[in-house]
Amino acid sequence: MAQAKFLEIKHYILTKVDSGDWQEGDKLPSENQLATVFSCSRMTARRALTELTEQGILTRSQGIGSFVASNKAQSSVLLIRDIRQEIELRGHIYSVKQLMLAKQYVDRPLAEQLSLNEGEPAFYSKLVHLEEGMPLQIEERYVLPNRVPHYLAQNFNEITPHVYLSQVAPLAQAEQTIEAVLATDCQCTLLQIPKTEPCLQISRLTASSQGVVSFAKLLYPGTRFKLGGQLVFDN
Amino acid sequence: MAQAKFLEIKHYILTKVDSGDWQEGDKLPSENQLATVFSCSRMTARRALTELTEQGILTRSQGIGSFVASNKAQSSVLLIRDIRQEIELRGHIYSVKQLMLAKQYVDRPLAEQLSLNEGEPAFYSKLVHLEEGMPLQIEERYVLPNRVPHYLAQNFNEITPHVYLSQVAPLAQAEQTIEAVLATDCQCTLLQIPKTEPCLQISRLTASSQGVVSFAKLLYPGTRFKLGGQLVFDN
DNA sequence: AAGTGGTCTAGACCACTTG
DNA sequence: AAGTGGTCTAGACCACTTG
Repeated sequence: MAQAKFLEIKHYILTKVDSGDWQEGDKLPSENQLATVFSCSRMTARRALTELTEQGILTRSQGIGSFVASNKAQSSVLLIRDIRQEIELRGHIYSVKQLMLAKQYVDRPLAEQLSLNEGEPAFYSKLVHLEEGMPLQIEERYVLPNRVPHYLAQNFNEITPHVYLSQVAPLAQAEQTIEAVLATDCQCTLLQIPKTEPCLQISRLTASSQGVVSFAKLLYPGTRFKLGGQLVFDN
Repeated sequence: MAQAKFLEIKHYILTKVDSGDWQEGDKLPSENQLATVFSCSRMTARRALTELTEQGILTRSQGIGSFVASNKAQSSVLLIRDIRQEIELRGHIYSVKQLMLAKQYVDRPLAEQLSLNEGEPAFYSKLVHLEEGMPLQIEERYVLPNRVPHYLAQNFNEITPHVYLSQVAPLAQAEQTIEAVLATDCQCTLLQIPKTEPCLQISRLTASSQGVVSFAKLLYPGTRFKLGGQLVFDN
């Protein structure tokens, strides 16, 4: 199976929603209609709709239909913003130190997360992002070579990995965990912080509509960074 | 249909996990076995397993089987879940220590956030939530008396502030920041952690459709808690 | 009455892991 | 080769909503 059919249908719907063809509140084709259009069983069309509903992109009502969910309804809790833009929006000077950019083999659990086979390497980058010359974030990132074949050829002094990846493999979904941790000695040196300073660590697996694209580990000094977000609820 | 069969199967599995009959890492019956035991089709048994996997309770591997997931604390950023339910869903024992519950005058900036006038008091509660007897969260909360007049009469051994507030003033919106901080001496004692342990602090202003309801400060020990979440994007 | 989503069946073929 | 989960089919009956 080249690509699962329910994924194809999800992708189709996402494209319609992203492009604005289907606006907030618009009614989608019914399960039966989608099944006819995609020549699949109703259960398969249904799976696409169900998963998009779980992702907060659609809402559904028995007897009525499926609809494009309100944009603000559930998403954008933590909008993933570009760190460079964030810093520049504060009117501050952004700079970056590139520490590494290379092909790298990853350990088993990470390989699994990235859906890499045994022995396949990932592309790896390690950067420090600075605000007014002060380190604000260590970014370590593993990227899938087959999704982003030219990753290693980029110059991250000119474009951040996040912006580059958004261009070549638009973010459709991400899964992340946020923790408070102590930095390693090496990280403390890079961030120019004392060993006792608590840090915020974000581990994020990102995916485009085609599937997993990269895994990023972002480390912020606790005294210089605060993560903010708005939540909006239905119920 | 009295109760959907896939719900019955989910409940059965949850009971097994909660009771400790099935421990972290234990292998579950296969889809086919469950289908036989519950006299249902494989697809129905499969649905129960799939949903529990999405909820983070199971992990599954093709060709190998389904397993009870690691209990490592994890919760969603998107969904504000009840901490008691979160703990109990992990099959752990929840308990709570109530440290304070009183009328209290707040400082200027907080009063402004709560839209309180000069001289008006807020209701204040301070609790420690424990998982298996270990402190997991210090919850300090300021509540608007005119929105929640009976807050001080509640018994938070029976119902968490979050659940109570959801009942009397359903959450419509929230604004929060997440930081990595060091705990104060007093907080370290309450959380039973060393002074050097980084903590995750969530500061959350919640509002119902009527307006601001409460301000909560939640403090988690970094070694016992991880905030997890799924993000979905428009762009 | 016709259309919608919600649940369910009894099969099928597949990819993957293990003995 | 046997067992596992992943995908899919072509039906079915149901509860719910609307004309």
